[in-house]
Amino acid sequence: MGDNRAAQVFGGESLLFLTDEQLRQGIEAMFFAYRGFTADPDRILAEMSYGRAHHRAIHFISRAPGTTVNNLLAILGVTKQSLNRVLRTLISDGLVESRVGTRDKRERHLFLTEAGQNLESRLSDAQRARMRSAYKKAGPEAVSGFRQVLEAMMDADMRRAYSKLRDSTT
Amino acid sequence: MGDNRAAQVFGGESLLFLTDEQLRQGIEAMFFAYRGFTADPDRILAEMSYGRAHHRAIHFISRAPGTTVNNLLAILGVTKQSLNRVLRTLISDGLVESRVGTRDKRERHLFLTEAGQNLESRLSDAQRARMRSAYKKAGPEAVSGFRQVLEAMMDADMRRAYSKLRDSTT
DNA sequence: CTTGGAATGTCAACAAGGCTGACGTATGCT
DNA sequence: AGCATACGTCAGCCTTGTTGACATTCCAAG
Repeated sequence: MGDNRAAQVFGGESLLFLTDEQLRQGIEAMFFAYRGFTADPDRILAEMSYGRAHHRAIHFISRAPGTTVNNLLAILGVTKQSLNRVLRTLISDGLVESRVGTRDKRERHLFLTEAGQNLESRLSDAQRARMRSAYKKAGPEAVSGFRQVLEAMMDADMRRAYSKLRDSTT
Repeated sequence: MGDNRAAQVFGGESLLFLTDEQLRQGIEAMFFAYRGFTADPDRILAEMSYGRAHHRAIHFISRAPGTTVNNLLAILGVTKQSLNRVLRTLISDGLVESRVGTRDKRERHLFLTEAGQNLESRLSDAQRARMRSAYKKAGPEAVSGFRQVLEAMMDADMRRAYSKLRDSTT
């Protein structure tokens, strides 16, 4: 691995896009693009001394209102201590509401308050604006490919979480 | 913004891919995919108690050997204090060499030692392997779209940095 | 030749946001 | 009754980002 500098031919089909150089360009593109991806929300969050961790929590609570803490933990891939620190501030700031479960009273179901929804809107409007502009520049064909590659890049459990979320509003 | 739930029609062309729902899916795809993107290098780095910051420094030094600290600063988008902390450990661990500039002796030119190149290979082999697998699953058309969208998502200065790097080995 | 500014390095202090480990409480299930 | 689960919390640690202050070295302009 790591030494195929030239174009490969595989089963008669040219696989120029799989050269190390092409792969490295993709890696760097991911790095720089992710910076842009988070830049706009980051600016808004900084105003109110929140961070990306708060954004992620808010996003997925907005996405699946009433989700449990355990559920959120699995999606975010952090420890409960880490998540709890963030949730505590969001709850005490009145952006998130935690309701005891009716069926299982051990569970807490998480919801955005109106203030929480307002912040969520600001954040996702900003992020969507960049996304929309990128999509528009690249066109529908490119967007389809973009989504395919990203999905193929995920770990299996993340792909499952992603599909589940994706299909839940379809 | 944030309220176009249905398909749009714009200049006679259907823009279904620009609905808020589609954009949100793209956002979540970026989030989950980035986790996969960094997962493999992260595991290797954890073995030797390094972090992503070390990986980034190593990657771009490998990419542009002899680059100056200021140059690296601009690419990585962190403060010199942050970068310096990382560089210090890499230098004292014998992975990076810092040579005083010949033309301008204030500048330090950064190079990977043999040990540094070994680590770089392990890291980028792992990251490329995932990238290659994703590219292979998605196919050349998708890869082209993937790259287009990522590039359109970057900030202007990052796009410049990216293009410069990209074209330097073409 | 002196001096101002640029490039670099370093020290200190701090914050966000990860982590582990341990412990407590309430609840549910067997 | 007893074990497991869901959640919260305290304490402490690490990485990686930040700002501010200050020293050094060197180029270049006056």
